[in-house]
Order: sequence, then C-alpha cells, then structure tokens
Amino acid sequence: MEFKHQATVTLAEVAEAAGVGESTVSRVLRNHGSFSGRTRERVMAAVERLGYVPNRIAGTLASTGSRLVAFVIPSLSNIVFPDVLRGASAVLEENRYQAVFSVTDYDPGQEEALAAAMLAWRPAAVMLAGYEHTEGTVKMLRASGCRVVELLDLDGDALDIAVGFSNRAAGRESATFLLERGYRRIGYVGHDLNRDTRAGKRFSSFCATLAARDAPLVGREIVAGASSVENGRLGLQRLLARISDLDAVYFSNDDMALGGYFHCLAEGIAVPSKLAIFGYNGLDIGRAMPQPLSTIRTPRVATGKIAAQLVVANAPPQTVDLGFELIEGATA
Amino acid sequence: MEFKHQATVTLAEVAEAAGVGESTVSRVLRNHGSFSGRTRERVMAAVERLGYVPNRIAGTLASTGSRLVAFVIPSLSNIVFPDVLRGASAVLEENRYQAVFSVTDYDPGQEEALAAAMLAWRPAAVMLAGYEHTEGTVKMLRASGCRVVELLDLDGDALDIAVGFSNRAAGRESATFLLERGYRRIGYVGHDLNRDTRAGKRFSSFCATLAARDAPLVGREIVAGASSVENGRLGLQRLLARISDLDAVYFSNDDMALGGYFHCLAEGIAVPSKLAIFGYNGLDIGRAMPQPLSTIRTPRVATGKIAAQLVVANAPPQTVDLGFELIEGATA
DNA sequence: GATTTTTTTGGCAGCGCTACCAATTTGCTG
DNA sequence: CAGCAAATTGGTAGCGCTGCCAAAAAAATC
Repeated sequence: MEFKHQATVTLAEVAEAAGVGESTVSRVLRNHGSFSGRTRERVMAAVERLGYVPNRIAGTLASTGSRLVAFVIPSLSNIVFPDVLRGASAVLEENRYQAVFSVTDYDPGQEEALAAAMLAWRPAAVMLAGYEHTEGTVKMLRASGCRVVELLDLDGDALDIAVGFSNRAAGRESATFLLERGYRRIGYVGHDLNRDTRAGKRFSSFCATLAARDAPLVGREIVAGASSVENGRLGLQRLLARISDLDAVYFSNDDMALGGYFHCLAEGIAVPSKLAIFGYNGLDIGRAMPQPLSTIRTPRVATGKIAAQLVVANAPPQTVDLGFELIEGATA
Repeated sequence: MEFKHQATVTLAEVAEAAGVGESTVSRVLRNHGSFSGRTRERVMAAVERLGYVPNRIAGTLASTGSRLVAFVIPSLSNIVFPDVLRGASAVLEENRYQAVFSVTDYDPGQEEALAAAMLAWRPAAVMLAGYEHTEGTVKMLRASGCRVVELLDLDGDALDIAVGFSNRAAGRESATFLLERGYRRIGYVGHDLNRDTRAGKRFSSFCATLAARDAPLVGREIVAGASSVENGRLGLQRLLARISDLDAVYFSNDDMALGGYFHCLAEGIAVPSKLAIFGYNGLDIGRAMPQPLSTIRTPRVATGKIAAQLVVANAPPQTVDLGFELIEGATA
C-alpha cells in the first residue's frame, strides 16, 4: 500500500523483490504468456509494496507496436474537434491506448511540422482533419508506415482510412432545402474559407446548387477570424447593411447562425418570415433556442468513435460515410 | 487483416550514410554540443536523403527528462477544458513539448486509473483539474517525482503548482452583485454538484453569502447530466414551476444561463425586470446576446498558458491566482 | 517408476537513442 | 615548430522493457 518516494522503481527491482525473473514479472503484468497463481500473487505483492509503475516508454521501445494515437487538429475553439476527441478518447481509454494531440490553427505548414513531431513518437495512428495536406505531409505519412485516419471529410481521395461525411452533400442539401421552402434571395455569412477547407466545400457546393436552380447567391459576407457567435452577428449585420432584401441566410456553422439569430432578435427582424436562418453542425444549443435552429446535424462524436475503433481493430483501409441529418427547425 | 509498421530509418543508418559517428548525428540533430559546419551539412543531407524521423521514444528512454505533458481532464464537453488545452498547447508546441490527454468524466476513480496510465509515460508534468483527488492519486503523484499542476481552483492545498482562481470568491461576488442590485428572491439552477466540485464550491459560497445578508436561497433545481443549454432551459422551467416569484436566478455556468434566457424569451418573461439571470464563465456567446449576459469571466485560456509556461520553465512550486472579472451585462 | 508432454520460468540480446569519456583534429601562442 | 588549449569526433555503456529460447518444474501417460 505504501508508495516509495522514488521515481525509479524498475521491473528488475520488482523481480528481485518477488524472487522471480524479470520476464516473469513482465508476463504477469501484461497478463500474457503463462505463470502460476502463486507467482502472480508474489509479483503483485512486490509491485504493490514498491509502488511500481511500469515504464511505457521502455515497453514501447522494446515491443513492436505502440499504443499512442496522435491527433493533429486545426483548432480547439471550434467545438467540432473537442467532440471528435471526446468520441475517440472513450474508445481509446477502454483499449489502453493513449491519445496525443497538437493544434495546427488551420495552417497546413504547421500541420506538416506537427505531424512530423508526432511521427517521432511512433504512434499507432495519426488522425487528421480532412484531405488537404501539403505534399510533404503526405509523403511523411506514407513513409511512416503508421495508420492514417482522415476525419470529417469524404470529398477527395483517402490516404488510408477516412471517417466522416460529405461536406459537399451537406452544402447541396442545405441549398435544396432553402429553395424548396421558396427562398430565392439567399445570402451567406461565413468565416475564413481558405483555412477551413471543409466550410469552403460546403459553400461552393451550396452556391453551385443555387445557381443550377436559377437563384444564384445574392451576396456573401466573410468575417475575419474564427467562427464565433459574435462574428456571426457582426457578419449578418454587415451583409444586411449592403443588401437589405435577402430572404434567407446560410451560415458557415451554428455558432455563426446563432449570432445571426441574435442580431435578428435585437433588431426585431422576424425569423423566418422576414429572414430565414440556416446553420451547420446541429449543436445542442440549436434545439434549446426559442425557435429551434434549422441546420444540419453532423456525427462529430461518432466520427471520433468509429475512427478510434478502426484503429484499435487495425482495420483495413476504408472509407466510412456516417452521413448527416437535416434538421428542419423553425428558423427556415 | 494485419498491417505492420514498415522498417524505419535509424540514427545508426544516418550516421553510416553520412560517414560520421552516431553521437555526431545525435548532436547535430539536437543542435547540442559542438560540430563543424561541414559535418552538419553532411548529416542533414543524409537525413533528407533517407527521410529519417528521429525516434522520440528511444530518445526519451535514453535521456533523463521527458517532454510529454499529461492532461487528466474531467470532460471535453464543458468548454472550459478545451480552452485550457488550447492555452497550453500553443506554449507546449513552441517548446517542443508534446501534450497527452485523457478524460475522466468527472469520476475520481477514473482519474486515479488514468493518472496511473499517464505516469507510465513518465511525463514531465501531470495537469489535473482542481484539488479533489483520491488518496491513491495523491500518493501516486507524490511518488512519481514528476511535476503536478492543479488547474482552475485555488480553494484548497496545492500539491505542487496551482494555477487558476477562487471558485468560492466567484460564488461570493456573484451573490454580492445580485444583492446589491436589489434582488432578494434568488434561486439556483445547476448541474451535478458532486461531480463538478468547482461548481459545488461556487454554489456553497454563493448560498453562504446570501444567507449572511438575510436573503437565503429561495430554491434550487439540479438537473441530471452535464451542463448544457438544454438543461439550463429545462432547469429554469422546472424551478419556476415550483417557485414562481423569484426575481433572480444564478446558473452553474453560461451554457445553463443561456438556456434559462431562452426559456424567458420563449415564455415572454422580461429579463431582467421580471427575472434576472446570472451565469459563470464569460463565454464569447454572452457578449453577442441581444442583452449581454451578466456573468463572471474566467481566464481559461490563460490558465492553460501559464500552467504550461511554468512547466516548461521548471518553476518552483507555487500558486498563481489569475483572478476573474465580473461582467455586469444586461441580464441582471 | 520411467518417459513424454505440458506448463513455468529465467537469461539475455536487443529496441534506438543519449550521455559520458577518451581520442583526434584544429587553432594559437611564444 | 614545439607545446598546449580548444574544438570536434567516435566508441560504448546503458535507459527499462519485451521477445525469444532453452532450461527447469510439474503433470500426464504407459
């Protein structure tokens, strides 16, 4: 029960204390190979007595595969990524895998640097957002031999495993929904599209669908900085200042849409009769609004979960489409 | 179907290819010790040519200190923790440290298990939320010899480093603010207090302050499950169904408060004239509401940032109070 | 009781790297 | 150019663990 105030109890010391060989201790601790019940007890007693904590660094070096899973994500501000991590971490913890992460801030160059740093830990898998990577990143990942999982995007070619849904389809369905509801003068409020390429895909496919149905996008407002409620409110305000006769606005995501909704509330703009609002992500918050938000619900947690399960199972290369769900809501 | 790591290039192979010794390559790569410019070039050329990626597992085992920092956090749904991670990850990346994390789901037993798993990676530091840990966790951490950082709580005794602010003070100031505004019939809507002990500290100190000023809490509603906008809305609805003449409600955080605000909007309850609303966290979303949310803004990102800086600098044990800011807003 | 089979066990060579030390080369001084 | 200090460089012993193999012990068989 007593832990020694030493950071340095080693397997060899446990073996010594238990009066058995090192490999026997290793076998007992990993519950791998065979050993007698009596040996097990003696080893466990010594472990307990010395407060031994196995050294996974050494263990990983000595054995073939690691149990690290590396996440290289664009952001932690955008709820999407914490949600993915959440879905994945439960599965990983159950299977005694360890999650490691770093944040690229939507910068492909940074992604490359961080992916390289990650590979130095020899992870079992690297999880990345989407398909847009630098040539260098792709080359490194290919050469590394470790599993690669691309998340939240299916519009492109997968390196290995891909889990998510089509952003293009999401953009298309959003446009179709608005058109079918009779909206014709449609605008867009979004954040930086060059950085968030998935939002860019939604937008371009949204526009293409509108154009194909003879109701091309009337106007757009791209705010600087990350998506946020404040930026959504600001963006809508600016857009309406330029083009006052819109009948619907498509937002780059729910945070932005909520900001737009707040703007309407504050300005007394009736939603959806005067102006319809449509979001993306299907956050919990949208359901609690006085008028439920019309949006597309994406399987963020499930994406993380499935991705982790495939890695743990060392599944063959594949692309898993988890789809999404259009929520009619009351704002469009 | 099995997929194996392919054979990777080792430092020895680079040394061979560059025609130098292993230790020379190691020195060049870590930019540590001395070597000539010509040697540097030859080594770098070989690294480039072979696509060498150093093995940090081996490096860490061979050297004394690791550059891993372990986060053991209660949740990823509560924005607080992604914010802390965000603040920390920027600093860690700059200093070539690697963040590792796992999620306890507010379960102290799970925290102990995950902390043990973390220590197996011999991190430079373990970052935990608050002061409430099992005896086993504390013993382990003490024995591990690695730095321990306790985050987001200062009401208790620190093990080593603590960074955050006082939740008790936050609860007290919230109460004082409401009382000074003249509210006397005050209620509370919160999520599970036994699990989220920091919310519990705010609440108990809030209540004590009210009681000391002869305006004890009139009623409370604790919803099952995690804090969320939906639960806030539901909680307020239930509380008002029981006690209709409240003049102010304190929420366990901004998400819950926003839900309450939505309930008022939907039910036509005037805020703050009929019912005042007060939150906690100071999320960006509160500023964008038609009426800015009255709340307390906490330094979440800064907490992560400072914590990481102290670890990187291997600072002596200390407690850093980052304070918080009361936002008057327009809802109370 | 002797022999074969099965189960347990310990020894030890690495895993890929860093730290230390000694050897070598280079640069300077007088 | 000897003589010494400084800058480079390579060799090698681990870091703590796992995987392999052979030895020892226990169980089963005739």
